[in-house]
Amino acid sequence: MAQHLYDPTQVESKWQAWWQQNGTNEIDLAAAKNPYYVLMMFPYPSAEGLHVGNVYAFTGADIHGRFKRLQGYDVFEPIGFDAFGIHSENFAMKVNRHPAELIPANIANFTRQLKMMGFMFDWRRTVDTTSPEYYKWTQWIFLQLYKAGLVYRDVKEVNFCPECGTVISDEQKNPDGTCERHPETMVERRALPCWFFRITNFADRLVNNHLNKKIDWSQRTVVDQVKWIGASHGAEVDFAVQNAPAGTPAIRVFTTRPDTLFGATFMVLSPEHPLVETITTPAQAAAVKAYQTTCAAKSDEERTTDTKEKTGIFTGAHAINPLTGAPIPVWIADYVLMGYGTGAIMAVPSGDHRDFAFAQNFNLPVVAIIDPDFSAFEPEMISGTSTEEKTPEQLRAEVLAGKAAWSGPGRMINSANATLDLNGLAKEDAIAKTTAWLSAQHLGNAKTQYRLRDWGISRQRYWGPPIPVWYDEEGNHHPIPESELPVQLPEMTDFRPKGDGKGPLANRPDWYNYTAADGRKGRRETDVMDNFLDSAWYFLRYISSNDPTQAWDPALVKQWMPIDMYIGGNEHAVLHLMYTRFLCMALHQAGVLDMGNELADPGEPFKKFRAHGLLIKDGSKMSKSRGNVVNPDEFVAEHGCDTLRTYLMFLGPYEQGGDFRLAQISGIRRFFNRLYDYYFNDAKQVVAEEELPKPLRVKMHQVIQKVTKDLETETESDPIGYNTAIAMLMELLNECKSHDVTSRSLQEALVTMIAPFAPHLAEEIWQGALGNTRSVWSAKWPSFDASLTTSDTVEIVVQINGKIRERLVVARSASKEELEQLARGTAAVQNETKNGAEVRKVIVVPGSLINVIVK
RNA sequence: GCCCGAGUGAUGAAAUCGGCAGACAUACGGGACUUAAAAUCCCGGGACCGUGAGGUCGUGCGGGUUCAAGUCCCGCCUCGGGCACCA
Repeated sequence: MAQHLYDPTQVESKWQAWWQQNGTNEIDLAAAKNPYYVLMMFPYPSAEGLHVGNVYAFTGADIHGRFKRLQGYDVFEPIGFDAFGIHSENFAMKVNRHPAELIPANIANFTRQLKMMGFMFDWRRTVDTTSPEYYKWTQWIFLQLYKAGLVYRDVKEVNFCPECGTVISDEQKNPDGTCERHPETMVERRALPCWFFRITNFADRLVNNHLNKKIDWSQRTVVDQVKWIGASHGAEVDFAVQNAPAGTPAIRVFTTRPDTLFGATFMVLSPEHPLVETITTPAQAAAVKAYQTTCAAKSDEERTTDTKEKTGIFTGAHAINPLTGAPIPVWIADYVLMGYGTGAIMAVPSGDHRDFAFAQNFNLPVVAIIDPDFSAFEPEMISGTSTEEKTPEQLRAEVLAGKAAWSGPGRMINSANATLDLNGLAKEDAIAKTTAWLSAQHLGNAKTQYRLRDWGISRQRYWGPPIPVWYDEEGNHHPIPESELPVQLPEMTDFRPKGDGKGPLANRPDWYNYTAADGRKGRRETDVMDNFLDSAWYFLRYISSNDPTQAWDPALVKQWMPIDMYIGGNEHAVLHLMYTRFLCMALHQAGVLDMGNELADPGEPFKKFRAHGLLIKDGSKMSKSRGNVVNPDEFVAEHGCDTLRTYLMFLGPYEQGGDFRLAQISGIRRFFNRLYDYYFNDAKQVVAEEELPKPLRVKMHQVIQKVTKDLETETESDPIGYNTAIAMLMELLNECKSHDVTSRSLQEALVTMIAPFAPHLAEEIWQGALGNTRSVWSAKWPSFDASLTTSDTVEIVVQINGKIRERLVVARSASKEELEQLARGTAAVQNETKNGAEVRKVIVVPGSLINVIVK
């Protein structure tokens, strides 16, 4: 008899055609009773095509979606293309073509590859962010935020990358001061007029929803976001300037340690602080000016290296310490940044190592305000002195004498005035008491300060949606009416940035000259929007991708949002994922987005997010610059996409990534050959499940239990175990092949569990070998009988003093006493006691082991 | 410097609560089938000692807790990632 052989190419093309014909992956959103929305980060359609890193990410998400579908959910799993942005624009310039003609070809190639991989996408609902039908609504979103007061225009010092020829955000700048896209180019500071989104308005929700577990996200992503937002709790305090010109405002500082205010012996302002010019005395003016000039030439990174010698200059002015009434000198120094807090600090040299170092350098007074408590001493609590060979008493004396700074715990001293007495208090009580006092005296108030800054969305480039704003002849800005959207991007042949801080659209008077409906004349905004705005709402558009009348259908959004599962790379933790959360909160506040999100914050778009690991090749991340990018086409041609998908998931834990080595792919291929052979060639006698040999039936239910658990993602600490699920399926197949009988339930359970990994092969078996007439995608995920996941007998290890001496097969139900008697009766234990040893203790762990302690 | 991961056979890795370390694969060795090779199937497969039964050691390093430690605690080392005068 001729053997059927597994031919992946034939199987895959057959079922892809069948699925398309039967609309298997298409979903009627409105009719769905049990909606489950699976999202993956849509790709940028590069000219090189899809690489296996993309495939790795999408496969993990697709398996999740297919698993949920088999569990009975109506799963929506869309895909689209993120094709605006500097990346496409730069590539187009490099090859001397227009992005508008390159993108469709790239999208066509990506589409071919994505279809080849057999993902469960509903291809009727794709989006392309560069199509006017899409960016019309990106512009509409800008206008909604504009109306809601969440957009403002400001001239600010911005990050400007000379190579990009445009503004970039803090997030898009590398820690070493270079540009994320151009690691060889240092980012400059430039003052440019820019449009900003008020993301900082939402800082508390963005951070607290994580801390309060309102959303279930991968821990590392949460850590990255929380750190990036950087909430510090403290107080704002006003310091009046002594002998200042009339009308000079007080200097406001932010501090996390208002309790140490009695020890504030000087102040430091950022060199860019607006009050510097007003308060600087004539005698100091020249020196201050010179210092400001040196600072302006330095990058933030040069200014803020902790190891650097402290520099600064005295302004000649004094401010009044609001608690002591004493005048304290006001200095400026580069390490105080205008962009954080209020751009001014109070300095407490006895309690802060930076302030102490500064005071040492410039001979400023130090007043001890904390009597150190050494009971939980850590070396970093003290600075300004050496701890070598000193007793706590000696160190304490140095702190009290102002010869060292103490930032550890202790009791307040020297901290009282006529109406406020902190002496003897510990830190927390002193903070509360001081803050309350300041508030009552109108000298300050409690305040939470965030590191997060507003999102500058202006790009002086071509390949993006024009910002829908126009300026009248007085320079006032006005929104473009919604009825005029989209503001179409004009066709241009030369769209190179000139480096003058203006976008290419500024060279097109025919485009930017604007006449409003009421006849007023003006000019359009010539900057375009940041590419991250395009990708901050694409999942809303998937829902209504073919609706020309609105950005999204409110009823469908309420039905489908928030996203049930978002899977993507952690590299977007502080970029895309932060902007997206903000945008949904902003749109909710603006009254145009209601996700019916009752459990979490009503503005949160993603209930769950899981960060997948990185696919490594030759010891480093796959990237074009390293030249180690692998294209999936050849592997699919040789082994089929089912094998590639399953191989990628078998590499290691999905959330930790893996090393792409081809050695093991043959293992998966062999597994599938054996699986195919089992169903098509290996005629087992089919019996009722109850008549299966006990070990086979037990194995079946154990594997169902384990695989279900490995694919579930109940909580963040419940890892995705695709690799171990595959191993269990291999074990089950091995067990199946070693018996002469099988059952229908077993045959269906095994193939159903394989289906999320190898959908085409599963369909071939489901319909071809098992004779079902409906798709495997209408099957039900198998359930397990908990009473069958354990066998009646169990092997127990008998240890003597922790060393394995014997193995016993006993009834699982055996009691502790019975087990102990059995253990005492074994030859090993008998031999020990015969030689005069005495049994001191017996530890019995039912179902596992017995440890006999003898002496 | 700080924070977060990780370190287990030749290799990728596995191991709910502390309870038999190495599941499942890959490479490799042996055998069957074959004229031969491939494919397939069977057996072996942490290291060392031993003819064997068996024994000793073994999860980056050094300590500790425990009847019992890959797992918990303390102190380090290496690699990967993130952050860095944030008041």
